Amino acid sequence: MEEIRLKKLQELREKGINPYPYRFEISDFIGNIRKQYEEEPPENYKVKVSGIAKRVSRTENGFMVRIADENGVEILVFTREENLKPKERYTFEGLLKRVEGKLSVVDAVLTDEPGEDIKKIKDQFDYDPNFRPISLAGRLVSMRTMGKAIFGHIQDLTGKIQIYLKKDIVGEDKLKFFNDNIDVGDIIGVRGKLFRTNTGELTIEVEEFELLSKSLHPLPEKWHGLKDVEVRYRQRYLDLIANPEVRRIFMLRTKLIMEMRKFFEMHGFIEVETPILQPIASGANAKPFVTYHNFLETELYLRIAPELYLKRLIVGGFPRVYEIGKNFRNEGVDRTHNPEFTMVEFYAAYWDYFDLMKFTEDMFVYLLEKTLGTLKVKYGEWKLDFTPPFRKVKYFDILKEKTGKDKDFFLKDVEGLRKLAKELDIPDVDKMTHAKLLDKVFERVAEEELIQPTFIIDFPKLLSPLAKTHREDPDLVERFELFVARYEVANAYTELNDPIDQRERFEEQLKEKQMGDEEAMEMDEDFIRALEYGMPPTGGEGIGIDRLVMILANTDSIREVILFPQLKPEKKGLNRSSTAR
RNA sequence: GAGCCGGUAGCUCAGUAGGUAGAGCAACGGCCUUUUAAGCCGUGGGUCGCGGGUUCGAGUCCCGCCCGGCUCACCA
Repeated sequence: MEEIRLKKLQELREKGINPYPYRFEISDFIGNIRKQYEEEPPENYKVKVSGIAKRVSRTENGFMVRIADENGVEILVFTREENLKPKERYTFEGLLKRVEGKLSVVDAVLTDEPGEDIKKIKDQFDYDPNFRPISLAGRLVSMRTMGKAIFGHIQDLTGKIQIYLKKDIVGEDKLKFFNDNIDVGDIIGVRGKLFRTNTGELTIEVEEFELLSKSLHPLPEKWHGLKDVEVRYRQRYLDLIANPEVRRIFMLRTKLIMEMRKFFEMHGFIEVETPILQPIASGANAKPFVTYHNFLETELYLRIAPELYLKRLIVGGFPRVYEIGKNFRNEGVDRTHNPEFTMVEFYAAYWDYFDLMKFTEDMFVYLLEKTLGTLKVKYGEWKLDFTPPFRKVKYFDILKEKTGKDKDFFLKDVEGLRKLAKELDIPDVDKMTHAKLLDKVFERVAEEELIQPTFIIDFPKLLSPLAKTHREDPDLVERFELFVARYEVANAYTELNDPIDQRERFEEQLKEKQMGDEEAMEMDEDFIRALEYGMPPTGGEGIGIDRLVMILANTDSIREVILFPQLKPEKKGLNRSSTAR
């Protein structure tokens, strides 16, 4: 197939046409144009439509029926009704919604009552473009040639629009050129006038067109899209071309990060950048990637967290800072873990963890309203409710409630805890340190409580080497984690700013490390020196952006929210490039 | 790292007992000036993930490997 396209490429060049020209003037993106002529129907807008079924096709959960009234005006109907046949007359009642831009009747059921005029329904929400001149470009994703006319759709990130070429307007030569030389998959630019077809679809009546880039590969199938998960991740560009849902998820991700920046700006935070290559990988419990700098002749680590640098900036007098960026952890890969992942970390001088909780609630409300427009989010089987205040539960209160044992037991009776862990079927308990045991037991017993947005507060000190000792209990620190749908979405504390205490905590970590905990934290002498100059009381927090997007996008795989997730290098077997020699 | 499942045409998928590898879409050649999963007539297209074995004969059975998905372990 590629050979045929390469031949076409050759033919174009022989005709003196550059298949890869330099620029094209567009008047707007496709989606923006459509928005100008298409209004969203209100919620729960009920309609009855009646007409001849022109086509009945099966969808994932039911059928899609195209019906047309006496004047040929068409509307799509999504229904679960069985045994519908083409050419039969039906009347459906259902809700008017836009599905991929087209007005459609969804959740439709058959009815005996008379239908309304389809054109009248559509005219309320689809406006007449009055042959407005326009210039658009995009990838040709479908084509229907009809002898002396051609229909097709071009697509960009923002949407899809129909193009219509007819002999009377573009002329016989141009029409033939389109037929012979333009393929589905090519990127083209068109100039013409906007109108609506008999069936009511917004369409460009093309006067002139240009090939903007020749495609040498056929596109994935138009109806089923690209399903092969491996190809979707390795060739994400194809996934983005073929699957509108995937485009939607990444637009959502972009929007979320954009709004997050706005929110920080609104609250006096400034965005900073700290090193990704670090001589000491500290600030979190994780195994780092190691690399080597030839000129400096030194080993460096890809950061596991920006925390210690951001706090140096607080020492340096920046009162509110945030950084959105990648962290790297050399650990397992699964549906919730990618070796590089995106976090936002932020620090505010003079705040404590209560301020952070309030700020977090406000931020989530803002982000949800800006992205999804609701505080009630469907995630799998769950309905998550982000209406503040979020539930707040003390770490040891949950343990007490679930196990009947109190704080002293968990902090002092290590062997008793080990026994409890065994009873809970936690694997490999014999090798675990005290901190690890506690962490695992908590995870196991608290699981059920962590579906709705919940702050777990007041963590044990031995799990939190960078958090400030609790003002009322020396065994605890002022720390919270925000859980949503069982994912740890945020982790925050009143920052430890006592340099002597901080040194002792690092030393504890070094002991853990010697006892075999590979993920225990590294000592950072310069960080302690910074604290010795004086860091104001500070609240600091990290939010996992990938996980947050997973929740908003209702997906259970992190690879669905990362454009290019990490996979093993492909060896052979997948389709090779056709221009390779 | 362990267990289970998968890899067949460009894409989505069938492939029955081991007997010359199939469909739809896409492609190619025709017809068709408001089509829209367009339609109609015709044609071509395969390293069955890779390598070995059993067999007269392997997409199919056996062994090893590669890649992916899910579950578990580690981690956020």
